[in-house]
Amino acid sequence: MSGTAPHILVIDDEQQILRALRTILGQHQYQVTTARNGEEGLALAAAVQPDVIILDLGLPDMSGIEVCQRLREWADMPIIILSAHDTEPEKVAALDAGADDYLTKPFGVEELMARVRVALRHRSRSSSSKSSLITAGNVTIDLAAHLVTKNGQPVKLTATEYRLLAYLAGNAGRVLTHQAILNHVWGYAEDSQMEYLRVYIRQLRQKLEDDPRNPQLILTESGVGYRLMT
Amino acid sequence: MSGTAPHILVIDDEQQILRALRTILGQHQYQVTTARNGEEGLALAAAVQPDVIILDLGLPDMSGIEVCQRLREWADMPIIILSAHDTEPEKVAALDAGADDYLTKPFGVEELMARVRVALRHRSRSSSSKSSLITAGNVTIDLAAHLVTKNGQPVKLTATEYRLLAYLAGNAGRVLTHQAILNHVWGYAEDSQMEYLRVYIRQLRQKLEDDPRNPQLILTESGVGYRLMT
DNA sequence: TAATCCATGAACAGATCATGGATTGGTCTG
DNA sequence: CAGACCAATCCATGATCTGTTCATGGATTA
Repeated sequence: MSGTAPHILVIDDEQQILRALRTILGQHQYQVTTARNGEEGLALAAAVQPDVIILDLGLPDMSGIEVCQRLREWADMPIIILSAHDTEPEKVAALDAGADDYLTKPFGVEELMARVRVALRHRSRSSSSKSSLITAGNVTIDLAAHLVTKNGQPVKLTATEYRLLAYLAGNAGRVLTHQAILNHVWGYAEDSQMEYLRVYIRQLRQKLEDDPRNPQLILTESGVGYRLMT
Repeated sequence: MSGTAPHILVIDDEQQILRALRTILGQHQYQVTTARNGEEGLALAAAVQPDVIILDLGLPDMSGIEVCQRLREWADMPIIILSAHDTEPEKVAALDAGADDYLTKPFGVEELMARVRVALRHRSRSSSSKSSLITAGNVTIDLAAHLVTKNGQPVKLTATEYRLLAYLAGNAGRVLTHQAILNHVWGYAEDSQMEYLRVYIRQLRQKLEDDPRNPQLILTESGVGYRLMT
């Protein structure tokens, strides 16, 4: 938490705004990722796990409301909506779809920054309760340091492997459905993607289990999903 | 939700707005308390511990910013600011003073209600992380974790076994008819399906009863259905 | 006692899963 | 720029698990 700069994902199709936001946010010491449409936005949200999402309502491929709803199926990071429209029904719809704030263009840059700070405040308040260090068996996962060790030895994980493990660890002891995992790690869930999940579960077991053939850490719940033992 | 209606504290010195908000919030099933100045507002906030505070910036005795700051010394409930001024520096100051949202008068009533809902969402998200546990005999069912334990030992159940047990547990002590169970667990009820029910009841007994031949947990009500003992 | 209703054990088929490896695509490096 | 490297994505195959079904004997009810 204290270590790295907060990461902000901006989903907007207007190059001009995208560049401006990237500059401003960068000046405020934020790490920035940008997406140009809804599909890309959903995938990146899952991939980078940003601390805050800034979402333009007017996207080319799908409505901002829909992006919001699909994010909320699995994600709980704050979402700040930007919109060219100032109508009340649209605001209400966006906020009820899961958005946390709504700014109408043109907006003041400093106001946006203040609202980003509010969002970050929320996030740290709600996530500070759980420690970022998770232990399961002889494996420890330090979410803040982005580091996984087994018996004290660092384990090399790829980005996807880490995201999967982090999600499992964040809900240790609980069964996570295939759907939920796919949404959270890959950003979308289709039946065909189930194969990926199997492959990555296997790789994690290979790297973390004492006896990969007899998993003690990552258990299969047939027909449902997977569970990381506490 | 189940418990009581959310409690909202409105701090404003204009009688007219106060009355209007009281009416509107009441119509939305919120419990409302009102204060006419900053001092009273601070005292009431401590006294009633509201779920959300709506705060007008233009108070007679002290600035809204100051109220905000003094609230934040000990309180963490969401604060929504109302203001007649639309200047950016004022917005930034209020948000950085600890406010969660800022609306400029005149504002749409539905927008305010939507933002109240957002604030309540935040509050419930950060405080609700309890798992719902059901106990029956020496067996406990954790619905959130999708986990069943007997004497503390985890028990492996298939998806169908779990659905059946969860349904029984959700109506513990009550007799559930064959029809009802089939409908709930299999989605439809035909006489031919009764065999499934028998088989699965048996498997649950096998896994959960101390002496499967003498069921103490899952009792047969001949000709009617089954009952899970409390 | 006769007629239902229920419990038991086991067997089969299809769904679900694990595994090893092949292929693709991007990034880094000499 | 070519080649090496690594991660992500696919594919084929065999193992395991689950739902379903059947036959039989015990328990309960009328």
